Amino acid sequence: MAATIYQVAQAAGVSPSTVSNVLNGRDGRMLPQTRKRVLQAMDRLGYRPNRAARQLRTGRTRAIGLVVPSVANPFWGSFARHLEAAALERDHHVLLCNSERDPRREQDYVAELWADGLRGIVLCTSPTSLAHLADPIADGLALVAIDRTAQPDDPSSVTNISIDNVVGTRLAADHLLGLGHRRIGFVSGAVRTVNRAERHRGFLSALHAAGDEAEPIIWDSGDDYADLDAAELGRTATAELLARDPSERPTAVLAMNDMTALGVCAAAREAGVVPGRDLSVIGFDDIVLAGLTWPTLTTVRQPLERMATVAVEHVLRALDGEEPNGGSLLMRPELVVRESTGPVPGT
Amino acid sequence: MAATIYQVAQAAGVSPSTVSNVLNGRDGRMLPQTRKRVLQAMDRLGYRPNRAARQLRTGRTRAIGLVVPSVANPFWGSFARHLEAAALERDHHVLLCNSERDPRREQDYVAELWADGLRGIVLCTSPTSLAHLADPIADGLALVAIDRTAQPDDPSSVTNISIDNVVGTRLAADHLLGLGHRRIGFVSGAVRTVNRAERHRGFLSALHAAGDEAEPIIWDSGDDYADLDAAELGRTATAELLARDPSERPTAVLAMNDMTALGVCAAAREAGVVPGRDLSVIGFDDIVLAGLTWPTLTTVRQPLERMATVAVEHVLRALDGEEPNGGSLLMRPELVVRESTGPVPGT
DNA sequence: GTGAAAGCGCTAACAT
DNA sequence: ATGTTAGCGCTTTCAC
Repeated sequence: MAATIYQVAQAAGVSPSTVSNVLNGRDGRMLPQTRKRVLQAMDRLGYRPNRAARQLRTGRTRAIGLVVPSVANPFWGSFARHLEAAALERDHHVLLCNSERDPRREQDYVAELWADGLRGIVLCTSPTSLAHLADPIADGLALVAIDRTAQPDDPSSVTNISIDNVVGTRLAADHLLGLGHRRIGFVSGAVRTVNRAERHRGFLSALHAAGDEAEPIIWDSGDDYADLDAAELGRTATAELLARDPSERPTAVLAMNDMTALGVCAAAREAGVVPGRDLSVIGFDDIVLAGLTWPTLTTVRQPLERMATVAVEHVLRALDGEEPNGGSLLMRPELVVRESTGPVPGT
Repeated sequence: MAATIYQVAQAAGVSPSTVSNVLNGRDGRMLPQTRKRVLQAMDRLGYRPNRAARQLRTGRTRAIGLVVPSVANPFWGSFARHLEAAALERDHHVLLCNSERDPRREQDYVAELWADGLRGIVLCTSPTSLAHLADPIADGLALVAIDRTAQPDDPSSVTNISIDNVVGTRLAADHLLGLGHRRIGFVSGAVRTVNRAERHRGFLSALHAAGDEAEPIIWDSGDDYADLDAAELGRTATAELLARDPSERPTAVLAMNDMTALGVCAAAREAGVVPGRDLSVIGFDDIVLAGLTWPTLTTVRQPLERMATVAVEHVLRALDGEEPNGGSLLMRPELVVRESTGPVPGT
């Protein structure tokens, strides 16, 4: 059914190797007219190279793996779309993997992809340690980690791409402080990831810089809630925070991401507290929905598309055998002020 | 580096074909002890079959293609996650393709996947015609179309999976009629898809059945808005509908999906109209966010996970050469009543 | 500038 | 019950 290089070669009156050379852009090795004849033959026969054969021979695939916590989260959905577009641009496919942040699944997935000949992976689960992926990395896996910065024990070949969380939390905290808030909550999940830890630190230092009055209120889900999804986490946290004594109740909440922030807003409403008026809420990411909900969400935007483009560039560069730069790439986050934040109630 | 069946064979003291037989579950062809020895050798050597070689030989991949309009839409994000889980269960990978509903891109994608050896695709863009995919389908592509029902010109091998849109719109319309609404808007996009057309028809017939008083108000984006995303569409439509003369203004709106419904709510608020009180809004899908926004969204739920599971089953069955059933599989939608619908204002 | 030939790792006849 | 062998379609030395 499908044409092979032999048929193309025959149709063009050349040898298979010449066809192969045309296929691989080794133009210098043949006359322009020969090349043209081959091209025409390909066209006429509707020739499409067989990837499996190519890969078997060269050991390389034209696909990259994408490991996200879950594309059901709109943020990762958007990222996946941009990554796919960027990969397509470079003639690569994207293999989708939802790990739900389970290191075990992640490890299996990577081993699997590796065995399938994939040599480039974009990992979005920001694990604190990459130990579970040490083997393939040592064997030359081109790994780009999103939403994570380099850690002391990281293999040197891994490139990390993330927003600058210190700047991000600072933007958020200063916005809140500027509105007069002093008791500010920080809601995060039990699952330890690099960027959450950084945001946590950034938050504390921003409040600290604001002087003694500012009072951080950390809400951290116990291990009990490790499996809750982000929105549910915001909900649970808020229900608990709002039940506290007024003097210990935050007037503003910084959530680890927009889905959590949405959960915070929902729980506030359920408790009769109007988000954006009685309780200021701020998220991270700027998912599409942040501008559609009520109140619309003030949030720290991540330059998603650019991160995706850069991620693909880095993976492909590493795949081309170029010296890995390693380290971290910090992008500038941007504060998007909407309706969910406002002055302290009663002032 | 990676072990081959030859090395495993040598280590186990058998021939490569026996190893291959073990690999392919042809247990009957060897003694249990032989099998065991091979298994042990594999384990010891950390053997992983080479997919490329396998595929080159058999012509089959263990991957299925997923073509969605865009995973940036939370509904398709969730679907993608469930599909990936279901595929994994059956030892298959998922290749992600965002077509943005562009038939041209869709065609390119499918041709590309076909050339890569993929023989099974789950298509979620519900085009009215499958003409642009006629070639691969004729060549044996196992195609399962989601969110679409069989059309007269469809190739007979295509299986369609969808909710029953007649039931769905009926549920929605009856809910609205039961609340006393008579002027009910229907907001849909210019892009023609099978299920939108069906919902359109279902909506009209439901209102028709309610008698003369019920008055459908169709808002259909002109071609100008063909590229708007769903939420933006709801926004534009609502701004226009609410600007109409009170006697021609709908008191309730049925949106083509939840994202559009969210846009409707946002535009209503911007116009000083309180969704859920002054304007009832109902969507389709029941995305995760439908329970998080304010007002929480009344919607017609699609049994997403089940659709994904069934889709994978059908693709793999077709891939195994079983007679394709073709036709349509209609699943039962379910009305989820939340805050965005209520009695007609002023009654 | 072009061609011949070997072989990537696996499967499936076909032997034995 | 197990082994031998011939490719699947391509790339890549190495000849010419």
